[in-house]
Amino acid sequence: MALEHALLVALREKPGSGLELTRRFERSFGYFWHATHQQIYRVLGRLVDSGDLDVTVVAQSGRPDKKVYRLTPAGERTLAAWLATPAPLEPLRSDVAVKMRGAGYGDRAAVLDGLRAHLADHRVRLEHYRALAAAYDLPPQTPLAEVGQHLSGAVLDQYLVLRGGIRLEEFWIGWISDYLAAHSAGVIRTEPPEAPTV
Amino acid sequence: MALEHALLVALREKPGSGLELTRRFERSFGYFWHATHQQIYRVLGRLVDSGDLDVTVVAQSGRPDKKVYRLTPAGERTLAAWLATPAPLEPLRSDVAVKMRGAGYGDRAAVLDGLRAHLADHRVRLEHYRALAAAYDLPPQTPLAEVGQHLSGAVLDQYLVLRGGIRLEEFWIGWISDYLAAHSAGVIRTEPPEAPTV
DNA sequence: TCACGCATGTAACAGGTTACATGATTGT
DNA sequence: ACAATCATGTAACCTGTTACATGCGTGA
Repeated sequence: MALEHALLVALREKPGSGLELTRRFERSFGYFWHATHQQIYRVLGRLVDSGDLDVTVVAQSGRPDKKVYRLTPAGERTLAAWLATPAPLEPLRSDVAVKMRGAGYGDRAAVLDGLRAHLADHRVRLEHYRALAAAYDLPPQTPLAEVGQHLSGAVLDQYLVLRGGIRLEEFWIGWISDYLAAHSAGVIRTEPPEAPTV
Repeated sequence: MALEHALLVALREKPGSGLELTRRFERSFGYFWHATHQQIYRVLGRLVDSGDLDVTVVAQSGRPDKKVYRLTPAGERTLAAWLATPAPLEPLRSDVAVKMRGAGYGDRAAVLDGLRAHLADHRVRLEHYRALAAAYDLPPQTPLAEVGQHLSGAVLDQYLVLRGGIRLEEFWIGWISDYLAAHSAGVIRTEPPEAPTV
């Protein structure tokens, strides 16, 4: 799995402690990788054992000490080697799709309610990501092929991954909206406007 | 996890054996849920133990016997109960995103090659899904809100999930294309047309 | 007889989730 | 004194992946 590699990328960008990494995975990293602190601590320990990371204990005033992790030269080689290996197509697993497909075998109204809640969540996330993207201060309507002239290096890559997060939210919103639209029409068909209850 | 529920939906649509289910998960189910036969056999056994499925051994001419699984009334209740529970937002995990974000810490050309291969795979899948969608024989340009007037019940839900599969492939193609476009521009900037090597 | 496809499984392992545990310091 | 936050972890469990195993029947 690639939590190892996600951590290597995150620490290569900036060294940090377990809790700091947990925060990053809740925020900017969170739109394409999820991990809990328990898992992060476990993997950090493993990466130290394998020599990819080293640790420095940093004393803090008014706070418990923290362990700051950093890539070793071996860790940089590990990361570079992983980047060069082809990634297999990632299989999708979507509870939402299973529910959509199975909705007819239960209470369809309840499934539709669940989908509406999902839709609202995705809209919130989309706005959040758009706000993050706005912070990159690109000229309005910058064509993608020219983004490379305004941003570069790690910042450009971060921006492009963020755009993926935005596209993903748009995908969810589009899909769920499609489903709801098709099934609202079903409701209208059952009580057609030609026969109002007046 | 929901492999249990995916199997319940699949078997509710049509009873079948372990291998038949494996085939279905490679095909139509495959665009939103993935599972290997080992895992399917294990979960089928568990669902029989819990009383959600029952089994009939069916003798076949010229082939080994097969075990056909079918939902029990209890299984139908289990499925209906699950459908009514709200699904949490599914956290994304994308190796591709990690590689995009980390590309600068390794051989970027290799990462870009991997992405081009991904892109080609997604285009193939998209064409495949579009062919599947065409088999639903809808009038061309049918607005989504009217799809419910041509299809209904389980078939409508299948169609809508398939549309999600199509949207997902379009998402990947869009995202990866964005990334490649931004980085091709980067290459041009490094070797600008104003200074040709003549 | 040998390879192939059908059909079903077991075993070992890796990864992820949930629940619980500990200790320090700051603010009320 | 008590709750909240920072900071790090352990343990048990569940899910998913990979590799291997078995037996039957068909056709070359």
